[in-house]
Amino acid sequence: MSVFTYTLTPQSPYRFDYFRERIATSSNSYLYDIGEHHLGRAHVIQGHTVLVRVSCPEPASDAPEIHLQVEGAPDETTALEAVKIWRHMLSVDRPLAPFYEKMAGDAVLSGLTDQLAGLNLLLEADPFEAMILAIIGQQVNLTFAENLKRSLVELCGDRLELDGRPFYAFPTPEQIARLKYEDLRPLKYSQRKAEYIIDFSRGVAGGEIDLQALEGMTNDEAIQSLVKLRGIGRWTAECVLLFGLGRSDLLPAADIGLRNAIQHFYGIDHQPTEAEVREMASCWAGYESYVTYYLWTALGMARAESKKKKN
DNA sequence: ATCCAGGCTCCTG
DNA sequence: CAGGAGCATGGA
Repeated sequence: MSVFTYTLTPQSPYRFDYFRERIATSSNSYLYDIGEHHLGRAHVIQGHTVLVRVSCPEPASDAPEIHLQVEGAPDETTALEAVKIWRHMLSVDRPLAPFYEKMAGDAVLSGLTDQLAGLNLLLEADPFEAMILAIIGQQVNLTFAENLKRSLVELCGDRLELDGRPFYAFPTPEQIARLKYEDLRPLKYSQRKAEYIIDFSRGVAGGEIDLQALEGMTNDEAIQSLVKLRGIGRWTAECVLLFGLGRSDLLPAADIGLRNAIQHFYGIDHQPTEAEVREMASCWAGYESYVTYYLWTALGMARAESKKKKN
């Protein structure tokens, strides 16, 4: 089986090292092979387990070249599907310049876009993966969420060896659909969470839930259709639109992290309400997801910095 | 120990 | 119909 190689050249400014950093510190790092200048991941594409290795010789450059190496694809069509997934995950086709221009008038946000120049959205591979990860992430702390996610992936995801270490592709809807609720209890899933995840997967595998159809919907339409499903509330639906579909104009106005970040960076004396967040966001039109992502990232970095000082 | 985590459902009054 | 308990665990 041959190896397919491709080169991607995103528009400047664009930095690769932010992706590596985010993946390494996220609760999804177990899905990746993380090197100094490369990232690797397995995907199931049209029934084939494909390994993608992404390398970047100059990760801190603001106009890097990204090399993709696809192994295990039986033909070029499958390999190109893997490339499409990674273009999506790394936001290769979303230039940052228009966002930066739009934020130029806001002292706080232009400070963040300067500080984080080249940071683009890291997305999930597809809406299904985004949904499962979001449901698991409901309510619980990130450490516990990572334990739950990893154990699910190790339970039913395709396994392969890479440099002598086990590696897993994210499970397909069919793989999760085959599980029984009791299979997840020993992994410390609550009964409810086990039902939400498996029932959703069965819906997708059985064709009753059409994730493809979300593409043609507005944000509000998509959210309205998703929250009808058991276990999926507004927050979870918004996660899917942002991290799964990559909508750039999504505002998770009730999100606790966003509200904390606004309070911190705008120096407000209280945590803003959802209504206050919506009011502020009227100036962010078209880039709500980006503003949110930059605020989350900057707050995370500020927290990490103050923690470091303490030690 | 107690409370909250990148929520949501379901039961109670 | 609003309000609140319960979920499972980890960290502060």
